[in-house]
Amino acid sequence: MSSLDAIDIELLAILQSDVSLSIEELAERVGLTKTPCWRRVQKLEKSGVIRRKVALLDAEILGLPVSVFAQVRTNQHNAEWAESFSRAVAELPEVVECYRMAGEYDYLLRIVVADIQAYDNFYKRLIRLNGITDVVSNFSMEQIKSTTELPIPRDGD
Amino acid sequence: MSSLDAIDIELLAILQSDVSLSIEELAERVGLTKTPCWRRVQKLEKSGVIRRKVALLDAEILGLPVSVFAQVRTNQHNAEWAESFSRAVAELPEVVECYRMAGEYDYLLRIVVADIQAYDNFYKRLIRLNGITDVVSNFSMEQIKSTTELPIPRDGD
DNA sequence: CGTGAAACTCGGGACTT
DNA sequence: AAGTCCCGAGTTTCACG
Repeated sequence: MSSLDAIDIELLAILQSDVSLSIEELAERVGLTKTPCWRRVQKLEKSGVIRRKVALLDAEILGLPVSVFAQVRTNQHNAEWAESFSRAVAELPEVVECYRMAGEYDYLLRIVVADIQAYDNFYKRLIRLNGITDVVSNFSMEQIKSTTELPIPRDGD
Repeated sequence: MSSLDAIDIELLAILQSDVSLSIEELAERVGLTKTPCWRRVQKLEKSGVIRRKVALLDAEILGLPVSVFAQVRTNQHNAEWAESFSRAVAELPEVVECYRMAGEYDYLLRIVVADIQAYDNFYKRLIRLNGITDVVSNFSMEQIKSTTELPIPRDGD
C-alpha cells in the first residue's frame, strides 16, 4: 500500500458506509477543502484500497430471502482441482461467497436463493461437479447482520 | 414491492456491479434517455430495492486478511435473549455477518480480523456474552469468491 | 495543503408527445 | 410512461500562494 494516514482512514470509513456523498460534503466531514479531498479519494481509488463502488440491493424485495451455507468436502487435494472449482464457483451467480477452509471440510459457500426448491435445484447442479465427496447444507432462518463495512481501526485502537 | 419490469432489473444488475456510472451512461446501456432513466433510479432508491451505495474496500490492503466463521450455540431459546444477542452483534464491528441458523447450531458469524491473535482477542470477548454455551471456530484460508451482487433473474431464467 | 477559478459534466426540473 | 430543452450544481483540473 502507500501509507494511509488518519484522514485517509476517515475517508475510507465514510465511503464504505456511503459513497453517494459529494466531494464537498466529504471534505467538510474530514476537515479539508474540496481539492485536497478529491486528490486523496483519487489516490485511494488508484491504489486499489477502494476496490469498487456498488449499490447494495434488498434481497427480500427481490424475492431472494434464503441464504444457505454449504460445507463442501473434496478428495482432490491438488492445485488443478482447486483452480477448476474456483472457476466453477465464479460462474454460479447463486454463490455469493466461497472460502477455502482449514479443518473438517474444505470449502464453505453461501448460496442465495428464492426458496428451498431453488436451493435443491442449485444443490443438484453443485454435486454434479467432479471431485466433490460431500455437501452439508445449513439453512439460515434469519439474517441478523450483514455489512460490507470492514472493521478498520479507528482512533483508540 | 412495486413491480419491476425488465429495464428496472437491468438497471439493478448494472448498479449492483457499479454505481459510479453517470445517469447518461446508464441510460445509454438500458436504451433510455437521461430523464426517464433518472426517474427510474430515483424510484428504485425510494422503494428500498436499492438499500445503499457503498465503496467496497480491499481487506488485504487494510491488513484484515482473515475471515473466521464461528458457529455459536446457546441454551437461551427465547425472544429476549435473541434480541440482546442481536444488539451485541450489531455493536461488534469485527462481525460482518450473522445468521440465525436451523440445525445443529444456533448462529453463524463471520468475523474479519488482522490475524489469529486478533481473533483470539475477539473470541474472548464473544464468549463473555451470557447464554452462549459453545463456539466452534472455523478458519478461512483463502477467499475464493465474495460478491455483493445478488443473483437476480436475468433473461433466460 | 489551501484558494480561486476555469471548463466541463451531470443532475434534475419544466414541458411536450 | 418517454423525449427534448435547459439551467444550476457538482466535478475535475488548472495555476498559484
